[in-house]
Amino acid sequence: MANDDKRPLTLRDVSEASGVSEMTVSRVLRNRGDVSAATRERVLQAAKRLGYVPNKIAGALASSRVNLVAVIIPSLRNMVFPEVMSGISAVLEQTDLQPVVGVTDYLPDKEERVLYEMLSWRPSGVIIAGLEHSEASRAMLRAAGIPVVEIMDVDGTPVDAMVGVSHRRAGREMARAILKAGYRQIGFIGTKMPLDYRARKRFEGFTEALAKGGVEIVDQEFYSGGSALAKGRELTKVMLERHPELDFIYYSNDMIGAGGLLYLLDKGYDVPGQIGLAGFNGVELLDGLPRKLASMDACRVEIGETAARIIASRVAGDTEDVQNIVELTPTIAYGDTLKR
Amino acid sequence: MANDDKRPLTLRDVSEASGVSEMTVSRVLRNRGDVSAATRERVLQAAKRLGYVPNKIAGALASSRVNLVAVIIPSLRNMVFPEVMSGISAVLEQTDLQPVVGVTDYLPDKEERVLYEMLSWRPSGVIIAGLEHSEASRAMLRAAGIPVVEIMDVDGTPVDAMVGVSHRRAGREMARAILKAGYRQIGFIGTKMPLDYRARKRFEGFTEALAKGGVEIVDQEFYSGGSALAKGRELTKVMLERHPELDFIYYSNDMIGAGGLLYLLDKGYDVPGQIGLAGFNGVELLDGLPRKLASMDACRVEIGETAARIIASRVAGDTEDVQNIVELTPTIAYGDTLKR
DNA sequence: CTGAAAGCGCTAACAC
DNA sequence: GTGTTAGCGCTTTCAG
Repeated sequence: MANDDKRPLTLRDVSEASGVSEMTVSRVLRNRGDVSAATRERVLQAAKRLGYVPNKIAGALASSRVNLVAVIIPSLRNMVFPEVMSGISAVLEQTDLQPVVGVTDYLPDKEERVLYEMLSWRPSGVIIAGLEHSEASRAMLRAAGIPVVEIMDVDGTPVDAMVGVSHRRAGREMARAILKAGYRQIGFIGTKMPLDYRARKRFEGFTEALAKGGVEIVDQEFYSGGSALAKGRELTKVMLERHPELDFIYYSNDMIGAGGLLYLLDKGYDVPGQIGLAGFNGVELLDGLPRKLASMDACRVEIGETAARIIASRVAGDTEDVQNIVELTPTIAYGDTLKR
Repeated sequence: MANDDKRPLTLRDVSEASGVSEMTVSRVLRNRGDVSAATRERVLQAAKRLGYVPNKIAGALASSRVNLVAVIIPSLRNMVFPEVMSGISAVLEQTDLQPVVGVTDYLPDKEERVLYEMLSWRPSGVIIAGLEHSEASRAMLRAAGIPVVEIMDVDGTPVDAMVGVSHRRAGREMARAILKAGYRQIGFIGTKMPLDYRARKRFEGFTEALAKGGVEIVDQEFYSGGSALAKGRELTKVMLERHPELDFIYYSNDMIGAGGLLYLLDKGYDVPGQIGLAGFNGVELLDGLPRKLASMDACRVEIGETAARIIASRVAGDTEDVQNIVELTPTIAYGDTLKR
């Protein structure tokens, strides 16, 4: 820790302190090429003593190699994405790649800016949520010349690779399960997010399959902001006051669903006899509820893992045996709120 | 989109395409210095047409300026940190600084590696959770020569600046409120995380203040892994079977507390008459519960904002009017589970 | 096994 | 307003 002025240490400082050429110091610090154990030791000592931290900026410029993977997601507050992140991290940790997160807040404009910003650091790959992007964003992704994996959704055409579930199908399957269980007076409660394409696709698939069964949604309600749990309570109450005949409510995510469930249990409803419920995502949270909400696993961790694996293989040059389009299949968890 | 080979575009490409010198192109793209409207337009056109994305690596090396702020946190899955992140983002968005997140999983070793990795990109500042770091980490932070803000906690000595709450004090205050309400048979349920220093400090402050009131904890239980809500249920049950005389349970966080609350309500306990409960954090989730859990706000967003503001000011060179040690004061929310 | 030279793509600091 | 010249701190490449 002898560096008392503010100039950051350079390879040259280590070189001088150890009496070894910069080039050899560089080799030691990167574990590249053969270096005698003796010099290696001297270099390591010197580097440690000085507290040298390599400058990756210079390294990246010289080698045109950047071990960063840009991960672009809409939000960190929706539990879904941290879980995808853990899948990504878990896989990348076994390589020398590192995830770097950018958040778009579901805004296409911001997505464009964040993407631009990240690409300007020349990452080795991009993992980005969703298939809907501005034309400029798609152009950037194509032009970047690096592997790009679009995640979460497979209902659309990717720029390069994609890993996810079909939300349209998820909506359809839930609708079928609900009809099969005999429910007919069905309501829907979701987030008011015109830009949450995946929620929208679920909704579309849902109504489509209901229609095929000759059933139409009785009522629907969209909310924005606030605690999802509280909103679930509130909107469930409102909707049931308006339509006491409802015998099922489908929620666009588990948190509002859980709110609805708590409300109904409070009020002494017979769930799932009198009224059935289902959400989407299969969040861990549900395990602690008095009754387990029916849901559908969105394969979050697996999506992250698969996407990371695709990036890692492509960066490593494995061009074969890399599946570029991976559709994962969510399964219905009936829980205790949906009759079989 | 004329770049069909894989070589990324450079300033030179834009320069040639527009017939303007590289230097002037650079000036236009950075909005620096005076450039005539005409050339500016030509450059912008060319850049856009080619789909040029600047290379920040080269830019950073040449200017030795990196607009990145390293944010190092233990986890993204604990709601607390995404909230701190939004505080940070909200403030940094008004500057040209950008947060970059690194996750340590509460492991000092990993913290060290992540820190090293991030510092090697020469960020303009560091925001790091906690005051406890390996000696090597502290040395790196000191040697980096950039503003460093340690967040969440103020019970200790920072390397540079710190923003947070006193967890020891938080624990003490909760203990006092509990005693004042007349509870005497008190249990504690927390996470089994030897490395969660803040939870430990709360626990220490808690037992200390109880002791001062002549009360000792009747029972305690630590868990790890699994759904916090489910664990809260389970451990509450276990503890009450062992000690039916308990009249209060203090939980190390709101999620397990919520699990306990749901369990007790299920079983028909009179909360807070027969038994009182409190958690920590004041998470939004609580708003949707049948009864509002007593808690203590950890000032998460505000911590993020303040830390970001400190970094931003220091980077901008405002050396004055920057408070380097900021203690925020959490307040008790009595909710419906703690008698006054 | 080690070193010297030549850039990587950009910007600071000067010219003009 | 615009261009020129040197690097930034590393790694690549090629000699020894």
